[in-house]
Parts: sequence; C-alpha cells; structure tokens
Amino acid sequence: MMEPGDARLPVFNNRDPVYLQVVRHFKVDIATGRLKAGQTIPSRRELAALMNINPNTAQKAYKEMEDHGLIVTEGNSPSRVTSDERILGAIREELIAESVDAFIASVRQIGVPVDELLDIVKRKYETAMAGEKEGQP
Amino acid sequence: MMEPGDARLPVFNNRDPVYLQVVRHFKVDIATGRLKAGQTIPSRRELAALMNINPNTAQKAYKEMEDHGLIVTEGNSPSRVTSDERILGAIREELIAESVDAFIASVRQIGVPVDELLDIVKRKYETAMAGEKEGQP
Amino acid sequence: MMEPGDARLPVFNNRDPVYLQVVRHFKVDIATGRLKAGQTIPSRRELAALMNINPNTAQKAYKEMEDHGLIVTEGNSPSRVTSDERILGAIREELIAESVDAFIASVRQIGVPVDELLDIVKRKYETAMAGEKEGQP
Amino acid sequence: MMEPGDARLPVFNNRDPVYLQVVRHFKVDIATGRLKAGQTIPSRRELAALMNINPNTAQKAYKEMEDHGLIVTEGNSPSRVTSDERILGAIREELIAESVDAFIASVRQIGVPVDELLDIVKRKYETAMAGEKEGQP
DNA sequence: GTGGTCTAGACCACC
DNA sequence: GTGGTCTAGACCACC
Repeated sequence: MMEPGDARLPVFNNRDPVYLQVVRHFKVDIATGRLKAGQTIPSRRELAALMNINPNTAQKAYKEMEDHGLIVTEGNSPSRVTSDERILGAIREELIAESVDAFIASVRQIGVPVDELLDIVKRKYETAMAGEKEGQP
Repeated sequence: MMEPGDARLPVFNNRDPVYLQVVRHFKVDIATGRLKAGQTIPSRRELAALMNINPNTAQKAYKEMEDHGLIVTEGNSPSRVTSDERILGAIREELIAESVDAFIASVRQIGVPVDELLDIVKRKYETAMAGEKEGQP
Repeated sequence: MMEPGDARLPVFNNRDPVYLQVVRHFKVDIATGRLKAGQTIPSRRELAALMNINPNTAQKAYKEMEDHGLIVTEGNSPSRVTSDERILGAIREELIAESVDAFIASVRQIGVPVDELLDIVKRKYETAMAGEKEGQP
Repeated sequence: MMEPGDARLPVFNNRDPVYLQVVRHFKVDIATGRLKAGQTIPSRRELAALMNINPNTAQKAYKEMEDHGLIVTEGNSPSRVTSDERILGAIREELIAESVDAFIASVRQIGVPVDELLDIVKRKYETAMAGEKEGQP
C-alpha cells in the first residue's frame, strides 16, 4: 500500500544503511527548500510509520542529525530543523559534492576528456530534468 | 601485502558483486586501451591469485564476459579479448553511460541548475585528473 | 526413492553438464506446452530438492535461462517463464534442430541413402511414440 | 602436427572412452566398404602412432573387436577383418540403429509429429551430404 | 598447465 | 520464505 506522501520517499538502495538513507532524505528536503529553518519534523514514531521502517532506525537517524546539528530537540516538543544558517547552507553543497566525488571516482579510470564528459552529463541531465516535470519523475 | 604493480587492481567496494567488479575492471582496461583486441588475458587461476579472489569467482566473471562476447575461449588455450570491433567500441560508451546515469540519479532530486552542476564537475574532474599524473591518484 | 510423479524428471546423462540438462528440461516443458508463458517455476531450492542437485547448480541453470531470456525474475518473487512469444516460439525449433544436427553428424560418415534413413527413423519413431502412450515410455 | 591420413580420423568427443571411438571408427570403415573382409589392418603400434593414442588404448580397441568377432588375429601375422559375412553385414545396421535410437531418445519428449520430423531430417541430411562432396566434409 | 563443473555450506538483503 | 554471491575444495578432459 502506497500512501500519497510516499511518492517522494527515497527508494532504498542496498548499499547504505537505512538510517543514513533517511538522513540523506532530510538533507535533500532541506537543500531543496521543502524543509525550512525551524520547521518541525515528524516524531520518531510518525516517521517510522511513514517510511515503514523500524522506530529504532528512525531514532538512529534523528540521533545522527542531532549530532551533526541538523535538527534540534528541546524537552518533549517535536524536533525542528536547526536555524543555524551556516549548517543549512552547507548541506546542499555537501550533497552535491558527495555525488560528484562518487561520479568522478567511477569515471576517472576511463580517462574521458573533460569536454566529452561534460557534454554527456549535460545532455543526459537535461533529458532527466525535463522528464521530471511530467508524469514519472 | 600489496605489491607496487597492484595499483591498477580494483579496490573492491561493497555494493556490486565481486565478479561484476572484475568484469568492470576488464572493461575499463579495454576502454582505455590497456587491453587490445585479441590479446590474451590471465587464466582463471592466475586472475584469482592476482586479485585474491576464489577461482570460482574468476570463472564466473569470465563466463559473464564470454556470454557477452567480450572475450573468447577456444579449447584449453588462454582466453582472449574478442576481435569484434563492434563490441569493443561499445564498451567505453557503456561504461561512461553507466557512471553518468548513476550520477544523475543521485543528484536529480537536489535540483541543481545544469550550469552550476557542470561547473562543479568540471572543476573537480580537472583537479582529479591533474593529480592522476603524479604519485597516488 | 522415485515417486510416481517423478517420471518426467530428467534422467541425467554423462555428457552434458547437469545445469545444461536442467535448462533443456525446462525447454522441453515449454516446447510441449507443459510450461506456459508467465507461469511460475520452482524456487532454486525447490528445484535442487526435486532434482536432487546442488542449489548452486540449480542457480546456474536459472542464471543461464535468465541470460537467454527464457525466464524472468523480479526481486524476490519466484521466477516465471518469459512472456516474450518470440523467444518461446523459437525454443521448439531450436530443440529439434539440435537433436537433428547431432543425429546427422553421427550418421553422415556411414553414407546411408536418404530414403533408407528416413524409413528407419520413421519406423523406430512410430514404435517409440506408440509405446509412449502406455506405461513406461 | 596433422599427418596426411589423419583427415579421416574421428574427431574424438568427450563422452565415449577413446577405445570405443576407435572401434566405431573401424566399424564405419567396414560399413562403408573402405575396409573389406579379410583385409589386414595396422598393427597396434602403427595404429597408436596413426591416431596419436596410447598403444594400450589401441590394444584395448583391438581386444574389443576380437571379442566381438570383428577382426581375427592368428599368431604373429597382422590382424585382419573377419570374413564372416553375417558379422560384417550386421555392422552397418548396428551403427545406424545406434544413431537413430539416440536421436529418437532425444526428440521423443518433444512430441514432434512424424511427418514434420522426417521433413526436417530429410532437408538437413541432404544439405549435409551435398556439402560432403566438396571441400569441408 | 588450460578451461569447466559440481558440491557443501556460509552469507546477504528483502519479505 | 525468495533470489543471489562467495569460498573451499574436489574433479574432469585436453595438452
């Protein structure tokens, strides 16, 4: 059963631990502005239900985000996205850097000339983002 | 113990099956011209020793490559890279496409503008390839 | 202990690898209509138990069938016979051609006249197929 | 190194023991008239050299043929093809029957209608025998 | 030495 | 339960 809101949820892959994929999910939401400074986020239990993961995994993800200053939790009130703009501002670049680094690690051995590589990325990326706006993201 | 010459050996990652990483290793060697049409490749046992994997895993990788026409094996003589230029020519583009597709899948959700993305890739890629020429890539 | 229903199980011969004999077994079942497009087939473990072979050998046979598009496997659901009618339609002719080619390879050196050969095949085949309908084929 | 006379030698397959393949080789020569009643055949050593097999294997093959009355050896004179016409006459049919039986065993499970099967055999056989007369047998 | 098959058994992720 | 990978180790034929 897919809930309406599930559409945006990350499709879990096999490599990274689930709790880190959850963290990444929040980072993406912050980087794209879907989640803003100070905004409340679901409780551990709610998130576990929403994402169909174990509450312990949700807890672990929130712990990770708290340790890195991404979210703050005061007493019994719901956790909130930090208001520290330095942290928030860094997330987007951090996400991009991660992806780019992994990408480069995988192509560097092939020795593709920069221009050719950029051409291919450009073409494929524009195709992908064009499709984004329509039906299947 | 890693010998000096081992630098080119694949550093196994955790995601893909080892036998497919071995296949990719050969594809990269072909794409870069280190392995040429008709050239012999190590025996299953040799490769297993070289890469420190089980002979069966080496066999599985070779079987995969044979099924895909990448290598040919006649009787008991050592396997060779195919001489089919159509197949060989496609490998490089296939490798690049794979990496680019994975990259785009990971960044598309962030919604980075094309130009910004290309700038970042360009800068990081050139840095990486510059470092390539010196000691440890 | 052979159960009654086991009659259809392949009697392994010594020449072909077991995993290919398993593949042939499935091809025959498809060619004769006992297995139809989209139908599920036993799990690797079940087949291994049924045919008294190692699960790895069953896996190897299924991999072979998957690589050749005979069966499809999605996630963890049981594998199914492909629904690609082009592939299915070719199996019967492929099986027949294989047998006929091997036959001809073995008789060609004897130099039997065509008519004589056809007579013998006809007589023996009809006898065999007649016996088929009764108890032990 | 291929000797001139090797061209007609059987290409060994993997299934049957070599000595039985040697026996079959002689049977084919008798069935086709290349070897006639009473004709002398090579010594064990000669045959071993000719066929590039172990002398013991040649000896085993001759023993087999002697046991079945195909050849006769008296004292130190070279072995000869038997002159027993009953035996000689049966060889051809025996060879054909073997091949046909194996063929039928492999196609019977597919349930091909007789006429279709005969058509295919006829067509392929005639093609094969036509090719026989030219270059590659 | 070469390629290749097979078994036994451990493991993994996903359900 | 499902599919899938990997290792260790025995074997086989051909050379």
